[in-house]
Amino acid sequence: MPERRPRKDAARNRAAVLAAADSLFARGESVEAVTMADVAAEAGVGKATLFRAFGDRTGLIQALYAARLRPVMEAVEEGPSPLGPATPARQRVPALLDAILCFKLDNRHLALALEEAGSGGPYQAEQYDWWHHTLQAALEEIPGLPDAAFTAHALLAATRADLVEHLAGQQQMPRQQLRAHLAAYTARLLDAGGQIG
Amino acid sequence: MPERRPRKDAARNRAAVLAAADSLFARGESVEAVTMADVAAEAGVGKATLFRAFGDRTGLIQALYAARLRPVMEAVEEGPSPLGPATPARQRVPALLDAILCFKLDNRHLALALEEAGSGGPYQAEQYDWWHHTLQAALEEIPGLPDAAFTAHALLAATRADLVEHLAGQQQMPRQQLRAHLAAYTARLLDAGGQIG
DNA sequence: TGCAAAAACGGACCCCGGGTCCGTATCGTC
DNA sequence: GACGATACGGACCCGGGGTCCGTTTTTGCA
Repeated sequence: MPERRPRKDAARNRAAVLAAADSLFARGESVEAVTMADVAAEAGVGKATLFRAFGDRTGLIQALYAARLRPVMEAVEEGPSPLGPATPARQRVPALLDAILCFKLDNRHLALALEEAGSGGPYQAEQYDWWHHTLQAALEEIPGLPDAAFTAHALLAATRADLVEHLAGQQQMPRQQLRAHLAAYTARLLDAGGQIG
Repeated sequence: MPERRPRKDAARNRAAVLAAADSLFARGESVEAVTMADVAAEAGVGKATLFRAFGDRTGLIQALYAARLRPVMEAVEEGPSPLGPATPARQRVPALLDAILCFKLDNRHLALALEEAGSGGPYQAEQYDWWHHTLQAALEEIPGLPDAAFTAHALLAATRADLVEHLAGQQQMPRQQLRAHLAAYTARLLDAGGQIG
């Protein structure tokens, strides 16, 4: 299936919508206060165009999220240490979690919107599966841990967007402190079973 | 402020609504598919009655949730070991988490609905604060752990309703296995720093 | 027991936001 | 420049949360 490329006005509009949504989401306090009509207006486009390009609200949010996430994904899949695949698991796991946390801190609105989108929380967004797979694989190389799949879920849960928002947003916890807490928590889990610093 | 008690028809209707909502939520697949009008109809009551009694959708869900949770809360606050306050922290923490997990397994629809209600996830429902407080206090009595407040958040995140739903619902993981995973995870965290079994 | 004020009732109604329809404008191609 | 294919846009539909207000029930008091 050749998948012929879109007309150029369609491409232009798609980009405009993406930019408009990004700007609107970042501007206001809550993402859910931004209506699809708002986005269309900001982009200077009809509502139908927006739905034609992204299917529905969730689609738009996912597209934005995926775009922002791409560089991080690339860094994880083929980048240098400590995020890249050549890193020993014991260093890579905390690096992955820190990367996720930082990403969510930098993209709070989006992450929040995505994780609230539709029902089922973040667990149906395909990005979640990817993170989970990656993290699980790394965890499996560390001996003595509980079930890697569950552990990966539990660790990822500690970086849920609404928790991050609760801590960094409502409670004003500084970025560095949050990162330090998560790092300490992760270390505690990974270092159990013998060695003490 | 004497807070005179409600008229008896109001009380009866309140109970009827609660019962109707409970039944409807449990019956259907997704909670969000149940409309307020549905609940009113099932209860044999006008919509306004429903809103008068509970304020809004979230209020109704919270009321249901709180009612279900009460016995657990009592068991934690004044019950016997291992849930009650007299339990040593090292045993109480896993007991608390297991209790939460079981509760969410037994009340999946409700927990899911509550944690999705409004924005901000579960972190604005007052029950969360209560659990967090309780868990944090217990954690503080275990030496060598990372920041107790953060750890409590992280552990609670591992019992998020949508994660439970994902594992127990979509992936069909059996109850006992899920409990075992969580227990192992918790144990790993608590037992770190020296002693090996 | 009778009566009036207070409290609650109910369902028609409003509002707003996601998603769609279809007549019109634009693009790409020959 | 002409014609089919593709995209546009905003009026429109629909469904659900939440409210208004005329009517009914309860309650407190004589």
